[in-house]
Amino acid sequence: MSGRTARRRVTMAEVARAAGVSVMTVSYAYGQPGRVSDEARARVREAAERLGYPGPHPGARSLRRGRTGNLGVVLGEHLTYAFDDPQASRFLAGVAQVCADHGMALTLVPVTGGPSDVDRVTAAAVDAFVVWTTADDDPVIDAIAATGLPATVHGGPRRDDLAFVAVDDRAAARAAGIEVFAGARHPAVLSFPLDRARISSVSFGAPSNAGVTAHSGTSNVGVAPSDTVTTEAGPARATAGIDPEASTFRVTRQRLRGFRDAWAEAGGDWSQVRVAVCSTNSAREAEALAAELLTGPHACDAVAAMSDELALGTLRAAARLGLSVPGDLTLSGWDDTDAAAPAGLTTIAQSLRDQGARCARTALGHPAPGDRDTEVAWRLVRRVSTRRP
Amino acid sequence: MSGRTARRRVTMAEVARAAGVSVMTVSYAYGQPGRVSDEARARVREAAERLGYPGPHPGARSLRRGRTGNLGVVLGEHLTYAFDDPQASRFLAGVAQVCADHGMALTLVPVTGGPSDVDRVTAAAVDAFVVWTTADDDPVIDAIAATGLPATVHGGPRRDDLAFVAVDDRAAARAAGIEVFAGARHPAVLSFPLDRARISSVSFGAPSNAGVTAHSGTSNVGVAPSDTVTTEAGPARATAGIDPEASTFRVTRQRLRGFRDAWAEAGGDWSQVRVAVCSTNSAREAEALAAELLTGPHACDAVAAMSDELALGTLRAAARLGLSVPGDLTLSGWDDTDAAAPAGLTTIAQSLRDQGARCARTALGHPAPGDRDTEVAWRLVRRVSTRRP
DNA sequence: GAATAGCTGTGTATCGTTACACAGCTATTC
DNA sequence: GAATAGCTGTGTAACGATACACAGCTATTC
Repeated sequence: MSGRTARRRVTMAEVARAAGVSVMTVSYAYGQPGRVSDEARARVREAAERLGYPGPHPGARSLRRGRTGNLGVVLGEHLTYAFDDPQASRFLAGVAQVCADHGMALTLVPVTGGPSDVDRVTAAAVDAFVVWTTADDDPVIDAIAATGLPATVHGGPRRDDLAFVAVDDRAAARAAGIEVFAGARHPAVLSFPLDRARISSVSFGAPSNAGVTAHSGTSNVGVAPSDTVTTEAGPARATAGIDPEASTFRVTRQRLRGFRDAWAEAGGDWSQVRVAVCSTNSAREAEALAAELLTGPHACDAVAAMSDELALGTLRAAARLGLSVPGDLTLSGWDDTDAAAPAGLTTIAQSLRDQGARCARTALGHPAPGDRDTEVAWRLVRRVSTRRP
Repeated sequence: MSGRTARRRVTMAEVARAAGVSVMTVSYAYGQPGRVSDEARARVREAAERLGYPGPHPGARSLRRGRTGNLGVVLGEHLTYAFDDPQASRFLAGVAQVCADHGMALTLVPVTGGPSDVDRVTAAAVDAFVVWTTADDDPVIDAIAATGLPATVHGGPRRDDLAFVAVDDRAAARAAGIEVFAGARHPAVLSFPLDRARISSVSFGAPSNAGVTAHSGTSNVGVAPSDTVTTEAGPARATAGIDPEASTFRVTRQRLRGFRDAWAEAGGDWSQVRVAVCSTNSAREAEALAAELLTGPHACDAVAAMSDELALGTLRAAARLGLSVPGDLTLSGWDDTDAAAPAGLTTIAQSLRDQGARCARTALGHPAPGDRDTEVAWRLVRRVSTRRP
């Protein structure tokens, strides 16, 4: 066990005295080793070793230097999400790669969804922030902007005062939608949460008078879901109609818009599209919601899911119901995770790892040549799940 | 883009002046809100808002307070490993959970395997360390001990001055070995790297004169592999014989010992056991090495792998060679990952998540009731892969 | 009605380091 | 041989906050 009594920290001045040099010589010996002679450096190291000096106090150093050597990462979710969600993990692997390249530590700021998150952000000792998708109205994003530190947001919200990295979710969703909705008569969307409340629901798209006009900016003026009714299936609720514009998550909003675009191009109306909203990105929950989509009087024959996770849950539900894919049901996912290819899942491929790296580079002020201008790459991967007979 | 000019930081004194209160009142308003009147707090908040004060400078605060609110995590591998390796991820999810519970940030110290890792550790602004398996001779571990901060090591090395959490790897390996080696005539082990050099190799166990005696402590006096010969199969090398005691990774050492124990109980000799060493925990590499184990004059009929990853690679190799499991080959893994059950893989189940949480609690000085005394749980999960006909 | 306790506000000293400017000394240059 | 540049060492003044001790004031207690 750690049977240490909290020993007092040895100070630089003590090392200086023991080594017979000035404090500044010790400081330079650590911070700019080239600045002192070999002999002085050796004496300092020896004295430090002898006294058990652990090196300059990081807090004091960062106070004086004005930088910490830490990159802060803020998730719009609970901290454990960083390691539990495969998409977040891949993104963070990219961030971590860049951190390692620059010798920066990676600090995960402990957001939990509670009111103290703001304080946690302002208390974070970091030089820059990378933010993983959060809601437009998340107070955390204001706190980050208020620090005045460089910050890059992935996915959303998009703000003028913060750098931004994301694929063109709307265009990609449109591409996926065209593919999966082709020949469909009863299309459906399996969506991420619409807002921070993260309430799961099953309903149709909002009638077309409720904001079909595409708002390309950050206006979130849409009509919020109302008139919710709990179904017997569990926590799912039927809402009056899902309006893409009402979602406060930019990624969700853009993808809903894109799916709506695709269905509109096929001559359909958004209000014909059933939309199931998951409270979380899990195959388990998706399976339950998909079962609802695939049965009853409005049983669907095409499902556009916002992640491979959700699509795989749908696959399981279909299998359980004896439905064949793509015979009875076409299906698309998102992300092209490792599981997508074996499952024959049509999906949107994007490298979250690259995007994480790009966010980190941008935030740290070391952009790679293409970072500033190049659009973030994505492509539609066609597989058997949308090959309607 | 982040078109901000690096604005000067507003100081607490300026807020105090603007609010018409003393600096201490401002300090209390942030650090101990209950210490000041509602009115004073409101005035401080208002002034802060007006001036754009982002809250107390974290560096200054940590210098004065003597703590940072950060838990440091050090991996024995490159930083990206935290998100790339599924075992590490699950461990870290447990760490993250505890961090969130205590409002602590989680800082991943950017080790990359290079010589500057030591400096990175001493420069880390953290209150405690959690260390994920590293080699006994990794200088990083000394640097951590030198900081004098509380630290908990997972897996190894085991030291008197650092807290330690791990399953009884030797006992678990023995249990797995007994299961997988039962009825085997040509047993093999698929191992993690033996030391920091991380050289992959294929060879037999060292002859029994080279240290069969079980050293239970941390003595690593064993004979180091020598006389390495590159094979035509790629980077793998044939060594004179793998001696468990020679491994500087405690986990690897203990598991090798356990497998040796098991085979000895079956009346066998360690030198009959082929040992393939992977340079990394990847199914891909395992597949190549397993192919070597499963062919040629010494083709094996039982493989004890140190992870499910490696076991799954072996399964693929077996499938490619037309070998049936468990008909032609029995196989065991380790960790009981999600992929193990579908694959019918016998494995050692342990909760790395729980262990991560336990490490974090211990390091932060908030142990749960059982943490101090209870052994870390593991159990053998018997599945079809060891059900020899 | 005096003594006590609790609440709120303040000034000072200090946390441990590094930026900066300067000084002395040794090579190098023309 | 003087001027210059480079190297090495030093002292001082912050960096921005909080622990602590104390003071004034209002309730509460017996």
